[in-house]
Amino acid sequence: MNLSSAIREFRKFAIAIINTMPRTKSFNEEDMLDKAKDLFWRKGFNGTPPQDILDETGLSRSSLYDTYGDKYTLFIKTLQRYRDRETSAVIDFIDQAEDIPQAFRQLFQETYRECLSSQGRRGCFMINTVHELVPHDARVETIVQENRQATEDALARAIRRGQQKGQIAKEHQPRSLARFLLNALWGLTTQVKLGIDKKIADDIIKTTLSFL
Amino acid sequence: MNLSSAIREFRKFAIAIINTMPRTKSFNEEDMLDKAKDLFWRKGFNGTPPQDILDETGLSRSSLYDTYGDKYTLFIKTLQRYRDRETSAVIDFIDQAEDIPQAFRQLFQETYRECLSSQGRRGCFMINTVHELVPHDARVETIVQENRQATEDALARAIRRGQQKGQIAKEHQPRSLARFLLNALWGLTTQVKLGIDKKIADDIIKTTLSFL
DNA sequence: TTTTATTTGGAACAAAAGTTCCGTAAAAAT
DNA sequence: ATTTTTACGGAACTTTTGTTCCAAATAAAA
Repeated sequence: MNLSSAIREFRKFAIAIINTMPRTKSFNEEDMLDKAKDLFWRKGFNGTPPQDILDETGLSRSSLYDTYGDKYTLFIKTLQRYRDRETSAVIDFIDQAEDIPQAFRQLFQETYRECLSSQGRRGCFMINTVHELVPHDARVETIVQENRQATEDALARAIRRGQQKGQIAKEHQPRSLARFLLNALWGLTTQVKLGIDKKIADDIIKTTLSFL
Repeated sequence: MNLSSAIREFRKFAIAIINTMPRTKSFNEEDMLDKAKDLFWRKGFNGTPPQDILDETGLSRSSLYDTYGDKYTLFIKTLQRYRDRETSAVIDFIDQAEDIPQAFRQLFQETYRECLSSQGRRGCFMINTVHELVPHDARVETIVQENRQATEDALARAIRRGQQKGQIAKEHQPRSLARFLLNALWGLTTQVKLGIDKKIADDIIKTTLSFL
């Protein structure tokens, strides 16, 4: 057998494996994941029965279970997707900031907006999830802790840069200020979810950032 | 009918109504309410099926439903009990404080301990409840908002006193500082529930209070 | 157009959750 | 001891939740 016939053989083989001719999914897997994520975000894990997910996505039962596994597996996937999209974007934003105090202001304001979206007062998905499932779910706990740590680290890096540029007082350690800011940010998400006035939120943001 | 016979008649009548002779409850209503409260606190409303409440309290189904109504009604009662006991005590503590910065330090440390009790990392009942049930439950929302407002008010009163005594800088409005502190406190409860180290919690408390 | 792997709609099912109901038990005044 | 009224134990029931299964539909390569 020469080289070219070997190649032909391989092609045939590869096509047989890869290029089957099944019915294709009539929906976009990631789009539906996003819809499920929004549901869980708004109503929590226990607050979202499968039927709601079917209604929201328009999927059939079999498509849902075949594609994503059981409800818990789906939930974990939506959490991971949140991290891969939203959290990553926030961290990139922080890491690319030049004017650090200004970036923090934007960060708080953007957080406010996200928690009070067109989807209704939904808070932060990660923080909602902590309150509903931690400490009884180790898998969820790990995901949120990683998320928290990554955010704290990004904040600390930004503060260090800000201090070097003279934008932020050097009185406190970057790590301490990062934890302080993260704490305030998490408090804010809860208060927004509870429905405080924008004025009060702005007051909190202003006071918090005045200490930098 | 003369007066004394009228009185006799009335006595008979009153006894017939008031002084019945039923079997008495074999449990203390408030004790069981506290047990239910601890369950809901640890596992949330949706995370606590009636069976768990029966197991925890030792009540029979009929006693549970006869005494407290359905699960939702019971939940609301536990929330109200939390407010009437825990929140009230906190507000009294704040109102009686002389050394305001010291009292705030104690407040934060006590909050840390409460969130990380012998019951496990349970966070704050009110804040857990916000995340699980708000904004889909108006009744719960009202209770937590009142709770939040009462706490903010107490903090503002304490800050005003502290400023008058020269214990706290007058740079910020009492109201703004109160909101700032409440926000930090709420952030802390979430982080404790997630399981941050005591060192980190102490760092957050220290940094937060350093700005007063 | 046949073939083939896969998707899809929806019936069906098992378990859990939430509640009601009823016969019996018990407290206490008479 | 009797009476009266409520508490109690637990069976039983309904609804919701979470999941599985299967026949019919379908995309696309050959």
